[in-house]
Amino acid sequence: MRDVAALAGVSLKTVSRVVNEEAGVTRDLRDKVTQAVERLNYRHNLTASNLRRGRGGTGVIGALLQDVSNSFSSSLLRVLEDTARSRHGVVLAASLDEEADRERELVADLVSRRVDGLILMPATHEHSYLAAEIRAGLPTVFVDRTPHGVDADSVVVDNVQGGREATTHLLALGHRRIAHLADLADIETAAQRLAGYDAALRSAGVEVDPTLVATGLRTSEAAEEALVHLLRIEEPPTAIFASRNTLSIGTIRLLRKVGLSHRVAVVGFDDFPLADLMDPALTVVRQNVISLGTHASELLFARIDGDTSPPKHIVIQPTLVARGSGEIPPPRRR
Amino acid sequence: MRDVAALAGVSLKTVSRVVNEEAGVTRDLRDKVTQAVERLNYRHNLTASNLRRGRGGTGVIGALLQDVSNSFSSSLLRVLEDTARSRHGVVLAASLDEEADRERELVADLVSRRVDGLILMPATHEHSYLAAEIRAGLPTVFVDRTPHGVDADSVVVDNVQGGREATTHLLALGHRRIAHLADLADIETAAQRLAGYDAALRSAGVEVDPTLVATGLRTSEAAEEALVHLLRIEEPPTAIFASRNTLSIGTIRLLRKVGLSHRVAVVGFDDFPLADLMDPALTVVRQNVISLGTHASELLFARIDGDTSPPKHIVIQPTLVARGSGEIPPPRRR
DNA sequence: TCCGGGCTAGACAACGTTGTCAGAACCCAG
DNA sequence: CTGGGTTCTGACAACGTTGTCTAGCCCGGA
Repeated sequence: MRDVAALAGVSLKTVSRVVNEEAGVTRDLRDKVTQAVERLNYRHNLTASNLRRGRGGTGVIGALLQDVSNSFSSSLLRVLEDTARSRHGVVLAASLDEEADRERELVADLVSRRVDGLILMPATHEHSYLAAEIRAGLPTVFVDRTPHGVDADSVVVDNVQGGREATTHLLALGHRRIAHLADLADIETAAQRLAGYDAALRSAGVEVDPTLVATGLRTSEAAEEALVHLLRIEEPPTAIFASRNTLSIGTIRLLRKVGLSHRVAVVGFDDFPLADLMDPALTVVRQNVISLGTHASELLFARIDGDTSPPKHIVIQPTLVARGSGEIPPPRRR
Repeated sequence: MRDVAALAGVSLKTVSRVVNEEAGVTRDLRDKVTQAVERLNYRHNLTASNLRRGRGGTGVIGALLQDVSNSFSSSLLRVLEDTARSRHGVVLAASLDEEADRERELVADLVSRRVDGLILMPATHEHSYLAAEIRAGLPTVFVDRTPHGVDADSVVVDNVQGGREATTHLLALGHRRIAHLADLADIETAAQRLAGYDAALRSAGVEVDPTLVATGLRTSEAAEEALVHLLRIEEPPTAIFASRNTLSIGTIRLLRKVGLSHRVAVVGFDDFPLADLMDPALTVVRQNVISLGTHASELLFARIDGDTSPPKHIVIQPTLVARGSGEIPPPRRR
């Protein structure tokens, strides 16, 4: 900038004015400055600008998601990006992979980088480590999982209801042996979906059989393995409720391998592109990602714009989308 | 930082030393400082630090991709993120949606933010606007599409070969009426795949029939529409080569609707999760995203680390993955 | 006791900007 | 030609850090 000023024969401040398109610079000088900028290939340094402007905001928001390559996270990221862009902002995205340490490291990093706000799909279960930041005014919105130990905005799906709906749907068709494939038991959403499953069975008067519940499944391969065992037990399940899209995929894949894909019913949690083109087309409990992302951005940007009202907790109702796999009836009584 | 120094009764510089874990601070003072840091909830300001350190690097790389919610882009992003993280860096991700203006805006923005490097899946066809930046030392790697008008590293897939392979595969089964559904003709990768299709037909001595080629298709709906028309022409295609995963999906969806999904062969370009679980399972030409991303990060970080050798251009060979949809033979001659 | 050497701590300036304020140049009416 | 009011422009300090360099300290050896 100094060089530009020298070449244009003006002061630093005038260059600054031109660069920031402030009013009050004669056309003449402005032209000289822009020419000098061209000639020297000067690029405005936004980081210095932000530093000087102080508490003004860097125009960066951080998005700590489960895994940016996963369709759920990446769709959410896209919504965030779009709203950020409409405000000339930009998004720093990172994946947590359910690793608590990574979450804490990344939060610290982003705070150091002075992001304007944080969207967090937490891997940790206890968030009081964030209390100081939030109190200090870091706009933070939890998505998909609720905050614990700290009071912050959140947007989550009603997972209990989703689990109940999936299970009830299968019960209504006459299924009584319904298996549940679930993620790590200490992941909040997984636990809630399981709770919904339990509740549905109970209120239908069906005994909950723990051998039908496989937890701790992280990958589609793990789901396949678990299913192999389940299909071998004395009274095998006639229907499967898979708690996450990766697990639904493993389920379908395995059922297909053993030729049961049109004999055993499957309901998945979380819709994904192509679920309708699978064989059989997958019935799912859909969580509306667009709506999740839109609410989250709205909350976040409201905070960034100075909203200091008490934290809001938005709960989105999932909807069951019947496509075929979930409508397979149980086999006739032998 | 000033407050911390005051509370700890030391100078600014000593706090700086502690925060940066520099040697040469007595245990005693260090403890005092860390306590003060705790008490005041002091957070190191990385942006100021980077500013002061000057040409040291901000630890941020920019990834301008086609669409972060698309499986191809998001898988790539994940690879970038992982390599960046292993170097304590972080990724600014944005989607270009094939919009040239957005690309130029975002590049300017990221340059202003002083990213250490740029991964670019360009929407523009002419990149000389980047020449000045690159000459000035901005590490830049083009992915998926080659640079034009500027010499920079690139990692691309051999699209001509991929198009040829897909088409040859169908020809080998006896298909002679092979339709091609393609994206905008001015997208480089689309043009190359089309060229591969042409070349394969020609070298098999099959006449290229322009009515079998539909270009300008952006969405899966557009693919469906185009296909409706194609199926109505005098001598309709017995096989389809879809040039992009969205278009393959539209193709399968429509064929399924009209009950032809097991009668008309389909080969798609670009693999995606679940392609194997569709009905029929989709045969694709796979571009290895992991390898693409790995090469791109290697090139980028080598540049960031000071490599000034001439630009490298890596070409990745795609591979055909046969799964069923592409192995449907043409109907018997009537 | 004095001196030299090795450490630790702090003063200062600078990184690239911009807000503030004061001064210069101009215009027009009287 | 003067006075008052507008515009423009520039000097300066400050944003939160850290590299450099100097000052002060302690210790051992002469």
